Amino acid sequence: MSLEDDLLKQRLARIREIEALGYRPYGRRFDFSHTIPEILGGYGAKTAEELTPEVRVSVAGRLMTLRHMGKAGFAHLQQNGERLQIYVKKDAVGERDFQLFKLVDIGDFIGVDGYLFRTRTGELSIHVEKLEFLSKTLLSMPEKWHGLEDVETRYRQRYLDLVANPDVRKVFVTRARIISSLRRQLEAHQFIEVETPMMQPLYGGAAARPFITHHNTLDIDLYLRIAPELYLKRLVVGGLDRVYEINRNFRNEGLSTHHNPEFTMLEFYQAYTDYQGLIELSQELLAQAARDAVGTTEIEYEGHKLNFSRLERYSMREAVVRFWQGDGRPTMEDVANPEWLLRNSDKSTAGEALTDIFERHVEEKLIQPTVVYDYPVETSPLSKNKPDDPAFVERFEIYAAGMEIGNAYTELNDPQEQRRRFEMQLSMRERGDEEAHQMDEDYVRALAYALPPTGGEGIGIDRLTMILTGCRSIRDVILFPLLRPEGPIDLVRQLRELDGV
RNA sequence: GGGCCGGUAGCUCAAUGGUAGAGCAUCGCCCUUUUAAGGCGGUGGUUGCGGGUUCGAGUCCCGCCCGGCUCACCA
Repeated sequence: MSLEDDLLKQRLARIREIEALGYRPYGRRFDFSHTIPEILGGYGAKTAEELTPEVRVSVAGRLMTLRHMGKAGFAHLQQNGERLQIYVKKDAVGERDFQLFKLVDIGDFIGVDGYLFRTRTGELSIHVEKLEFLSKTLLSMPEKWHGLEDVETRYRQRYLDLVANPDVRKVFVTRARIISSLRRQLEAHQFIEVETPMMQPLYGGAAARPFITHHNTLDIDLYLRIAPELYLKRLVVGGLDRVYEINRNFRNEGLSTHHNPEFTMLEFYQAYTDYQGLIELSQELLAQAARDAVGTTEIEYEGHKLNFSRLERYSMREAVVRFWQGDGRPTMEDVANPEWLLRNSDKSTAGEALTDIFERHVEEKLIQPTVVYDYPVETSPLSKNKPDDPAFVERFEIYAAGMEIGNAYTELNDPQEQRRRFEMQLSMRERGDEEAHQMDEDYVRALAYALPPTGGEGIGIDRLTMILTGCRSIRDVILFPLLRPEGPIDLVRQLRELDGV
């Protein structure tokens, strides 16, 4: 018999003992008077004298440590990531509750009533007078001082990671703060939140390979969206002048420390502005999100101090010249010269070559939060041309810590030009570019009803969260990152065999 | 997909090619202010899976599975 079987058997037997004492092994509602963080916040600094007269509390949580000492014992309850010690003495709780205390395991949920006191060693604790059993754990918790280290188990069983590693919990609390800060700010700017299709008959708004699914009743294939962009701009056509959406995009591409197949994107569109207006708004949004999430705009990330109070700004050509490392550093004349560009890239047009060179030589060097603007038209099929240079578009991306975290442009609102851009993309597709944009005639039709001058932007929530929480891998900011399915777990068989034993 | 690294008890980790171990957890006994509680005594292993080499494999070789990092692709 394996240990696991043995443990399960012991725990299941214990459930019957708990029932025999008259408690529910899987309890019901428990009306606590305080959360554990509230008690630590409110009384954590109080001396023993200040805890008289008695402060009565009623608290629930998961047992994380257990120290039996004959006719008394100590334990720590954990709730919302924080721990509070309880002291259970036979004289104080009575025979029946003390029998229950002898049956609890690390990992069980219990509720206690009692009063606050300080132990001989000074730790704020609850002197328990009544115990309630709330829920039984059948499996043993991770080890008490190393926590859960195995990366694979941490991702597959995130609930254990969250219980055992308080810092992991903090990352996801910070993530929630970032999102709520962005929502609050956009609402304050009169943006309204909308939801657009995740399942789309045509995919667009980015360059990526899609996931394909099928609707049975309509008998049609649909794509999981790679971006919400084209739907959001249809809404601006319809008079929703300021819209945003925070939701998942799906891209059927590689996994890495910076890529998960489903990831969260904020996209927002503002009528009557352009990319310059969006740079100002971006700077404001990011600085305030940093302040709201971590209390400062000075962010330590992998040994660098990032300053989110402002965005550095370079045109793509300037960025290539300025951040080029090593030999062959070009001049501004070089990066404007198609011959030089095509010599330094295997791409077939000057614009694609410039983007290619930028991505290979510059992107990872952009550590400080930086805006790179003025992109070649070839790689930007939905952006508006620069009026003085139609080979470039009014587009920028935001980089920080060597990662792209945002992408924005003045939206192309001329349907005739949009049709030409789509046709240019189709010819790229015919030359083998699988990620070139599809023709979306309904979108052209929407533009034909007139899209006002508009600026639009996307911000990658996962990557922004990585930077603001100091995480090196995107998997550390996504609760359940995509992994290959694991092998047999074999718990159901064990439970079945032990059922009623 | 390529390269590198890893997978040993529930958890965290050891183990020159020579009897698979420790701490925590778990079980029994003792203990009414402990806190990595303590004391005494136990249980627990298909060393990821499958082959091979060898008198003998956790260890060496081959294949596969899972994961991490990295390169490529991408945001």
